[in-house]
Amino acid sequence: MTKLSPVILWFRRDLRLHDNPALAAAVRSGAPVVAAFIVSPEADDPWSPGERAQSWLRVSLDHLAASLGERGLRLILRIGRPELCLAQLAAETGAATVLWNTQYDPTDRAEETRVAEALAKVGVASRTHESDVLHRPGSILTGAGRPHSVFTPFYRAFLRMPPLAPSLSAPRTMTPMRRWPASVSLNTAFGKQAQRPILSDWHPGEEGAIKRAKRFKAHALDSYESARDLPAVEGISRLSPHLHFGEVSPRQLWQSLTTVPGSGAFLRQLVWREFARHILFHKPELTEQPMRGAFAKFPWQPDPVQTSAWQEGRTGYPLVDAGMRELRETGFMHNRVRMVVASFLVKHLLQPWQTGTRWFWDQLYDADLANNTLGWQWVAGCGPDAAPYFRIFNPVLQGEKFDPEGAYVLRWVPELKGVPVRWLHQPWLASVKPRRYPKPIVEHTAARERALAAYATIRD
DNA sequence: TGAAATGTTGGGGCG
DNA sequence: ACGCCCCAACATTTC
Repeated sequence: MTKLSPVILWFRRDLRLHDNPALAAAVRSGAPVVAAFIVSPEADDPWSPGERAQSWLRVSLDHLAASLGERGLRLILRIGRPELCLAQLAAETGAATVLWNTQYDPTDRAEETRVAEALAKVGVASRTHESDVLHRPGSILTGAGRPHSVFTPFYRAFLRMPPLAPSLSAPRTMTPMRRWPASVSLNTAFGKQAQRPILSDWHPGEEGAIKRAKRFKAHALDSYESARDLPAVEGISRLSPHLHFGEVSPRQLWQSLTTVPGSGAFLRQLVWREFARHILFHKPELTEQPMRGAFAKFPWQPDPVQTSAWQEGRTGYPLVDAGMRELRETGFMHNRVRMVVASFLVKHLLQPWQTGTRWFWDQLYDADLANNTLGWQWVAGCGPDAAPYFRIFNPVLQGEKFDPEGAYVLRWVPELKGVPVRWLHQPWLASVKPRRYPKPIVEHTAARERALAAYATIRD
């Protein structure tokens, strides 16, 4: 029997052993597997991961290395440009093939192209697999053969797609290398600096992801449709960072939940994720540019003072401030509240949506280019299938509707303690005003009218 | 995956 | 008893 040359498995945001097509293919080849992750400090990429995402990634890689270790493999960490590192690694190990799962963010696609070209030059083959999406971008088009720009038709077309192939199980045995190539440590790759520790209710890594998914299925899926809008209730899945880093695949979730009655509302959210990826695939410029051209002329009023009041949770609107403080303190924000704070920044404060995109990108564990971009464009009214610009959330009403007891705002804005529930969402009307809590930085009705006037200037 | 303004209706108080 | 008015409550339109 001829000795097989090793294959390199290039891990990216697919940090799992289950349902990992590239890994499965590598193992199936029977060749020794070199699992690699490349940390690339790309100064020229405006969307390189933020601090929160980095700290998540670091822990997740630690777990991945451990579970590879249990199966006799090492995770080789290298620092540098992927095309150079992988070519180098191939030369060191004699690998003839590099496998990976495709990712569709603009910079990831460019990176994959560079890698494939660099490998081809040195006679190393590239093999790509699908796992970041349920259906490949470009595979779902309108009757006219164009990308969908409205969610509902996309959703219908999505449901008509051929059934998914079954999820892959984690490989039991893998062929190790006789001698492992060198690897840098996580400390070297990410710096020894103490990063903000991950809060104890998050568990980066595949095991944490699977546990979270199981817990959600057992305890929250039933009531998801109604409870997902209540930030004081644990009614959401909290799977977004796990999905972002590929610690669980969308296919695993889809197949585990699709047979459960009442799972439709959650699965629909997974399709929103697909929708965002498909749109960004077709229009990569949307990370910076509004999808609707008219918005290029929108009279934003950039103002660092207003922006930092928003960032720091000092707007005087309890629901907005609670959300922004939750974000800063935990790296996460409940989605209902994300919509409210985003609407507030863009409409009440007239700050460009890109300001919000950037802040979320830097603060969120689950910061995901497609979801973040499309979410903000949606709120701002300039995106695909966007909320009309005149749909302006009233932060008081949203608070009264979705946090009626005020448990959520009290948790994150302790200055409100003592304010009667009746006035929790508009404490400036309480007979005894909370001390140390700011007055609203804008008055709702006036801000609303100002936003409508600004919108009127770009309407045709 | 709004909210506010405006319109309509119907019950009840009251002269 | 009747018409008038007020105003919830709900529906529709507008932003």
